[in-house]
Amino acid sequence: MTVVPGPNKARSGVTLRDIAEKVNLSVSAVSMALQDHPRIGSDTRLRVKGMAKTLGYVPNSAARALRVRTAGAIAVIVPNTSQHVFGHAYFMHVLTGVTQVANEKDAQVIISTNPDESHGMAAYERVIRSGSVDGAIVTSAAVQDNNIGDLVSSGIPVVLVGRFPYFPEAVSVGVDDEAAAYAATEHLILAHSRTSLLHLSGPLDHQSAIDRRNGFIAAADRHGIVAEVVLGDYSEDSGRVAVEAIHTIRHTVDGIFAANDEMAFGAMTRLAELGHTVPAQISIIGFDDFGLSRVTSPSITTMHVPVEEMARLATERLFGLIAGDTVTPQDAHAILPVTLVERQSCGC
Amino acid sequence: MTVVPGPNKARSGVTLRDIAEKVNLSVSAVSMALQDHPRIGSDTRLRVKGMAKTLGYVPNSAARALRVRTAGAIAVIVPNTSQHVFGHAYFMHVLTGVTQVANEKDAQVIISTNPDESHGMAAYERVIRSGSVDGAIVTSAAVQDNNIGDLVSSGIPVVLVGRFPYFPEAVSVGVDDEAAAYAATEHLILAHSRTSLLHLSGPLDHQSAIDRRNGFIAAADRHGIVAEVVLGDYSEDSGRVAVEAIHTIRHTVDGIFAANDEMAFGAMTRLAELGHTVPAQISIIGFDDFGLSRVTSPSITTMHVPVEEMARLATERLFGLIAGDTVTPQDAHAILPVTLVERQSCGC
DNA sequence: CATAAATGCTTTAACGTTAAAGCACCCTCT
DNA sequence: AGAGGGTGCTTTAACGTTAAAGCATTTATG
Repeated sequence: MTVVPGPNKARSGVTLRDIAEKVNLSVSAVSMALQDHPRIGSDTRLRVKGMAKTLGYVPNSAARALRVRTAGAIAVIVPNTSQHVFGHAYFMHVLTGVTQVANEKDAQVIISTNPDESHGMAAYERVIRSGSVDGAIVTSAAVQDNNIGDLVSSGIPVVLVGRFPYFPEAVSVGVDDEAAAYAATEHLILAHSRTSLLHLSGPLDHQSAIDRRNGFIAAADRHGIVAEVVLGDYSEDSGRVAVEAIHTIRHTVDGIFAANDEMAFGAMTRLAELGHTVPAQISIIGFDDFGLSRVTSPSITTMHVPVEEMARLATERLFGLIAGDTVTPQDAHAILPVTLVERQSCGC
Repeated sequence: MTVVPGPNKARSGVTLRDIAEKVNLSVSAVSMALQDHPRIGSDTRLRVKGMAKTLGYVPNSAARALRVRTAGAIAVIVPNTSQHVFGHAYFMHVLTGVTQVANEKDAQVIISTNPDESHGMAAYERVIRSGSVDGAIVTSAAVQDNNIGDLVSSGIPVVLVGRFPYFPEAVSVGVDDEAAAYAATEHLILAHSRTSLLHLSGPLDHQSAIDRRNGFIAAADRHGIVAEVVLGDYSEDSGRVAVEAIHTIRHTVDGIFAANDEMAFGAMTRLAELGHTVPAQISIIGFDDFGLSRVTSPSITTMHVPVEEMARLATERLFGLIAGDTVTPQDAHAILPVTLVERQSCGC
């Protein structure tokens, strides 16, 4: 490449006007022909479409967006710094699901992270207010993120991925973390006869962490089992630290339920270093099944969260909202099933 | 949420005109004031900016794009079906790098996958021709993807991530896969005295696979080592299959260099199932270091590819191109270093 | 002190698109 | 034969923005 002169070069640049001149019609007629408007004769329509194809016409999206007041794009909003967020395989699954559906609808997907507050307004708020997108998918937000409240009440179509009891009026697609945690805990108790359980909790400003902890406690209570909760932050390292601490205090733990797989992995590797065998001495169950749990040794038994499916459904509902669907309170919140994936770390 | 009436609701909708009316100025004056045009008095400028802030003005991006003929957005093009591609952790790293830089420049990032050819034109071509983006980052394309040629010669700013000798005129950011493969192979030979090597190759329509294979062969030749290449497809399963096949043929393999970590992992687990110990009997080295290799047992020694850094650099160069930078042939292709990460699977 | 230049705004026009209204023309009724 | 209704297009206007040109008014210059 030698020279790129100025901001823009030739660049396609075929407009409706170019077509109109070639076929001797008004610009409007061409526009209508391309849209299959009934008041355009079929021969004209064919002539126009043929010419459009040979000239390689592609509608200018900015002009179209300006005129029809919809952008043909949706945003995926990740209210964190991109660094932290993309670290989670979670996001990959979300993106896969969203793009699948968006592709079907010929819509663009734009990624909006929230790098910092340097520009005063949240990055994604600007994106939305600028009209670049018709709606937004919000993922992995904290429990009471005020920006979400603003977003939802602003009337912009928004679908949340996850459970957000603080925003009952928002449309959401989530899973029943509490029931899933209950099931996982019960699996340790019933299938593996574990009697002294430890839960590695996630940060409690996220609803998923709260729900998973509550499910654990409920199951332990229900079966009258010794149970303890250690607060982690979803990181592998916090899993390591958690089992270290607990092991200086109580030596009887024989089952661990971690709120995600990374903590389970951290706990598992640290326990191995400390000379404990998993699953012989200690059963471990994780949560998420985003990839990690399948490849470790021993592989980690976990609760499979169908993120991709959640994302697909969320996106479909988003397009519904954009199209003007009305949503009644009772079907505003979709809940997808979480399933136990039995691997090695629990002893199955 | 009860009712979302019609396509669009209230939606911000503050325009320059609203501001102009409030401060009793022409729309142009307001526009100029917001841009710090020197011909606008400083008191007026402050008055306008104040009003813009209180009204919550956000420029309409479609209108702006239409007028100034730049979109303020770049595309990340992934020439595969999204399903397949997001499966690779690779893409997560690319996205992280791209969004970081794009955020700095206040640009949007749009994801453009290439679902199928159902619309005649490649999806990403439409995106670009429609003027939705000012440039594009192309990742993980096949060696001779014609679409890339079209893209590059169309004059649209494009930066390729990877090495693309077939498009010498395109700006690219890659790594020296051949040298890296040479180094990895030599590590097996020199550090671990392995004398009968097997290479699990990637699909040879990707330059990285070709280069890695060539580096392997070069190193084996250089040291007069018994070497064999088995063709894989970068999948875990192809790694499993490869070692199975090879084991019925020759029993002397004591070192494996896989073109990526997933195949290395597949080979490693299958070998374990077949009763071979890694690294005692067989040393394994992978390639990529996108996450998997660190968490397996044994962990996989691998060549670390700095994807995120590549993506950052590529994006910076893209913004350069968009701004009109000229690129001389000798600095069109950046090559970043690949480093050996010594873990357990090689015997280190 | 007349003229040139700087200052601070307004007017005009344009980016490419689309929806609505308008206008011929032909056809069908009764 | 004149009203009424299709049919096939054109004209007009608008979406929100910005760049250029225009035009007063003030300030500097010879």
